[in-house]
Amino acid sequence: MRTIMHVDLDAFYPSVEVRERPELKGKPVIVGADPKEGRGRGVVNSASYEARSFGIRSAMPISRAWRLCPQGVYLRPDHELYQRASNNVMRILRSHADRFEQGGIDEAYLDLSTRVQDLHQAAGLARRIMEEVLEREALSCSIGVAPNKMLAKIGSDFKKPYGLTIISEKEVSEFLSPLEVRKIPGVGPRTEEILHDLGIRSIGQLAGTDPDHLARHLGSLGRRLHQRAQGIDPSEVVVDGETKSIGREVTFERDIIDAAPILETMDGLAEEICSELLQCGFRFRTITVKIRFEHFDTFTRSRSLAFATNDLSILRNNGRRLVDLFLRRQKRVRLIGLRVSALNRL
DNA sequence: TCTGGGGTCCTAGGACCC
DNA sequence: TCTGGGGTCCTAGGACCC
Repeated sequence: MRTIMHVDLDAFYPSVEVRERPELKGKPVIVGADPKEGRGRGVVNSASYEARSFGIRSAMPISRAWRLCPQGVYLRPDHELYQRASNNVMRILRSHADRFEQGGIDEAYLDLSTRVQDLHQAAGLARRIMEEVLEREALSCSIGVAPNKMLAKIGSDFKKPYGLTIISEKEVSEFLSPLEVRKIPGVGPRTEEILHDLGIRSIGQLAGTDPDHLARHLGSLGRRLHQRAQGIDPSEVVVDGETKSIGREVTFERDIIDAAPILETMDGLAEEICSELLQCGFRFRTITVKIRFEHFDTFTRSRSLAFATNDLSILRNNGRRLVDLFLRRQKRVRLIGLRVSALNRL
């Protein structure tokens, strides 16, 4: 029997901002794009609980957030600040686990299977971790403890903020059944919609549906979801592997049709990627260009080289060539992106 | 209402090889 | 005229996560 813990920092970006600037405490803090008096182009990264009480959520268009709460404190993300705070918290968490897997800047899985003998002990450890993170980093987190990663993650989200949820093997189906299918990691907006169309809203309903029926509408994902709805997740806590790709993308202030500024932007992306490649000691073999036209029509073109390189002019020239294929369409461009993959260590 | 930017993983078809 | 089976790589697109 495994004992897995998932730790999730509460409203991470706004919480770090409030920690650094106590005068923000109690205010609706929204970290994301510049709202520009409601005309901004971008989304909310993360909102404090005060901001959430206005209906503001992550990934919401910033223009809509502005309309919901014009008096809010709107901040641009300071990734270096968040990364430093994250590193400190992760160091604390790592020290309590047999095996440790970072699941993002603000969350991690801990395998406690040999550190605790039962869920009661695990609960004690969880409370100590919550207190330690609060005392040493002045940040609040929520924790789920369960027999596998998926259940632990659903658990950490169950009672936020500063919540602890323990799910024993016996309680699994009782716990999952009433929850919405969207709570299953891997069910996003698209899959949720398909399930709703099939009349499936709760995890209990999903668990009770014929897996063949699910497979007809969702392909192989259908069977995996049916397993997950039973509370089954065999995936292991694994030490994070090497980076697989490095990319940059930008959305223009307004959709543009002129080739020159698009190609200039492409050059800038290539330069940024190359400097990161040098810093990390990687070479790449595959180049992918992404373009988004007006109305959100999005396409990619990629090209693999016969050799690995970190040469800026090769990246820039291939990037230009690939984006040129799209510019012939003479349509307004909203976004361009560049990504390199098939990475090798230098 | 209008949708960022950093990523990962999966699928599916076609090329190519044995 | 009809033509396998398996493996790997490449490309494009899609869904998802934070």
